[in-house]
Formats: sequence, structure tokens, C-alpha cells
Amino acid sequence: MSLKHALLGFINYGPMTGYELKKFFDTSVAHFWNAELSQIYPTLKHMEAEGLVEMSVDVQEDRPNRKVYAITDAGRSELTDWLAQPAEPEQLREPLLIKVFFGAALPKRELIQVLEQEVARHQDYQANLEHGLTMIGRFAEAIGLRRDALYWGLTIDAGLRVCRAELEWTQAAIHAIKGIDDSTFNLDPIDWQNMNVRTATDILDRLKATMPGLSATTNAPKVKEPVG
Amino acid sequence: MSLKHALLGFINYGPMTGYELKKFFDTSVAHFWNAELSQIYPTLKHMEAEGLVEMSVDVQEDRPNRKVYAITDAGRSELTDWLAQPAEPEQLREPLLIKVFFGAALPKRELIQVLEQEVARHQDYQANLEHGLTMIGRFAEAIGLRRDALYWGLTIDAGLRVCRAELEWTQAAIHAIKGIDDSTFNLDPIDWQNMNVRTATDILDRLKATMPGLSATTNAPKVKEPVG
DNA sequence: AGACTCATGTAATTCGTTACATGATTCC
DNA sequence: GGAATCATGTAACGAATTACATGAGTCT
Repeated sequence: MSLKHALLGFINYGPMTGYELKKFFDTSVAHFWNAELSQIYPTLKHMEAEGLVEMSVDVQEDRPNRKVYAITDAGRSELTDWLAQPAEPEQLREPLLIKVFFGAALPKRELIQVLEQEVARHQDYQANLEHGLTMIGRFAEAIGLRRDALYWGLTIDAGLRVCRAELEWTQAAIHAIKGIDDSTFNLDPIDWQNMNVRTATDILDRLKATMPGLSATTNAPKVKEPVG
Repeated sequence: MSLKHALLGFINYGPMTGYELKKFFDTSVAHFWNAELSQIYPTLKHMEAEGLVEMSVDVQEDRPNRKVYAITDAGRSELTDWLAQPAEPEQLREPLLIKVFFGAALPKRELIQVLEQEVARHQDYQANLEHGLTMIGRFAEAIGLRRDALYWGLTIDAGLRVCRAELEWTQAAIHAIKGIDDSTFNLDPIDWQNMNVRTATDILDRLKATMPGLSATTNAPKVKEPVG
């Protein structure tokens, strides 16, 4: 769980309520992190129990009371320790790529339709990010934290570069798929009965035989660490 | 849950066991999808109950029996229906970017160290993907599915482009951070007491006032759909 | 009148990982 | 002799989403 650390990062700017934290998430890191209130509230409670933050009730009339969380010394060192550690690799699970991977099971035009929707989504998203990048300067002026603004800008730049790369890939993929001469391939479901390969085990065996270095493509192997 | 659909995609090539499915995952889509056996087995059972696959026991001596799953007509149409639907946007949760976002809380060189580790990781990963791309041709020849190989290659190309974009960003970010003239910024923890902004609510209010279009940067607004 | 903001939460459920359990066989 | 392969799972835990619940005030 590193929602904890993201929350700490914000609370480190100053005392806040869960409700406010949600807003900061949505207005600043929405492009690479999402958090629901129903997850934020219990996490804050848990962090309080751990001694990373301190809660004080801000009594209000006409409105529900606010629970304001402030960072403690323990929280600050937890935050900086975590920041200095190497980043956990984000886990990737990309439904779009799975669809393309199995794209041969689908008529060409249907797959292309899926990809074209993706182009539209990415163009919107790119426009949003570009807008955000021009905003961030003003943002920083409003708050008076220019050093922080540089770092914020970098995260938007990261989003932009990846978004552009994905957009270019999607367009190239559409082009490549359109370029396939269907006549040289069969569009029907694969006829396993008449193929020279019949079982999954056969395929895996052939892969092993023809591609000795295959495992290099897979995830990093687990290396035993010497104990003691 | 779309592990189900990824499994269906593989079973659509031919009947397989859970154990074999795991191997296919690891040797082909490992760069954008991971699946554990402990998740695959129950999911297969569930799919059988849904009628998407049929199980038959392959009795063996000396080894545990194999449970071979074959796709049904219902399974095939479930798969193609899913493939033709627009892709669910992958949700992003990138610990590295959170670290950069809060980078101002850390001494410059420590943040740069984190980024440099990221460069190394990406270079390894890029090499793996490039290797995979050259392999895929042979892969396809071994199985005799050239049309499928095109799609498989596209997914690796996607990984490569994104990986390169991230790598370039990381290097640019290191450069940018190194270029900061520290003397113009304070490196100490932010002194909120002496700043003209004190509370989170103040910041949010200022943001609203100075940046009316801010919401455009946030996640797609939920659009009410007219009910029927 | 209806929707949105403020402000808190709980409960149910899904999705996924890690750890645990078993046991013969085969490769180095 | 030790590790890896083959082949199945269960149990416990963690992370996160969705739905449910409340209720006054404000904006259109």
C-alpha cells in the first residue's frame, strides 16, 4: 500500500482533511493516480494509529465537523525514507494490448474500430495534459512554490511523452493492420485439426527447441539471495 | 475481471491446462500482463461453471493428472464480443511519478539516484523487448501462424515505444533537476508559518480563483447518460 | 425542484499476491 | 544431493472499487 505515502506527501504541505486530500488528488495527480474517499478515510485512520499523522477535530456549525490531519515527525521521516527508496515497478495490465494480441480472432475492421476509439481517447487526453502543462506555471505562482512546480511539471511531461508514444503506436498499428493483404491469410477460425501443430504442449516444446533464449523476454527471474 | 478473457484468448488456440496457460502468459504477454497459478486455477473453475470452457481429465501415471480446458461456442462468442468492445482504460498508479511529484521534499541527489536506477531498469527492459521483437518472427514460423505473429509483434512494439519514451523522459528529468540552481530555492522543509498561504483550503480556493479551467486537467467528468 | 457541495463513513465484493501443501520425476 | 519441472490446489491477506447511508446548505 503506498496510498499512504501519497497521502503523506500532500499532508506534508500542510494539515488537511480527507475530503481536501481527495480534491488535491483529482486536481494534481489525477493523470497517474486515483484515490476514492472510501479508501482515503480508513487509510488516514490507520496512519493515525501508526503515529504518522495527528488528527484534530475542527468543529463547525451548519456543516459536518472536519477532521484535520497533520503530519508528525515520524510521518515526515517515513515519507522521506520512502521517497529515497527505488520505485516499485508499476504493474502493467493493459486490456488494449490483450485485444491486439488476440486480434486475429476478430475481423480486421472490428479491431481497427477498437484502435480508432483509442486514438480519440488519447487525443483528448493529450490535449488535457498539454493544457495542464501551461497551467502549472500559474499554479505555482498562485501558491508561491516554484521549486515544487518544476517537479509537478515533470510528472505532466512524463504523462505527455507516454501518451504521445501510445498515440503514435496506435496510429502505426492501424496502418499496419490495414496494410495486411487478407488474401494471404485465412480469416476463419484457426483450423487446428489440419495443422501440423495440435496441442499446447507441442507449441511449448517447439518454442523451447527453436528459441533457447526465450526466457530473456520474460519477467526478471527470481534470484536467490544468500542467507546470513 | 478480464483475466477470464485473456485465458479465453489462449484457450481459443487449442485445449490447454492451467499450468500451460501460465507458461504462455510468461513467454508471450509477460511484458503487459502477469497471472499467478493460484489465480488461474480458480478462474478456470469459474469459467467452467459459466459454460465458457469444458474440462476433461487427462489421466497420467507417474505424474499428477492434467485438467485440460477446451473452449465452447459460448466461450468463443464471449471472447469475440469482448475483443470488439472498446478497451477499458488501464488504470495508472505510478509510484515513480509520485516520488517525483513530491521530489522537493528530498535532497536533489537522492531523487536523482532514484531516477538513475529507473534508467538502468528501463535499459534492461528495452533490451529484452528488442530481443523479443527479433524472436517473434521465428516464433511464428515455429507455430505456422504468420497473421497472429503480426499482432504479437505489434504488442511488443507498443511496449518498446512506451519504454523508450519513459527512458527519454527519465534522462531529461535527471538533466532538468541537475540544472536547477539550488541557491534560488530553499532546500529546507517548507516553512508554512511564514508563507502567505497557510491552509489547504486556502490553496484550493486560490486554485479555483486563478484557474477556472482547471477541471479540464482532471479525469474525464462523468457525463449523465439520458435514461431511456 | 433538482442537482451539486460539504463531510463523514461502512459494507460488500472483486481482484490479486504471497504463503502454504503435496509428491513423484528428472536434470545437473 | 539439490534444484527444477510437472501439476494441482487452498488459505490468508491486502488493495481497491462500488454501493449504500446521512443530512444540511447552496446554486440554477
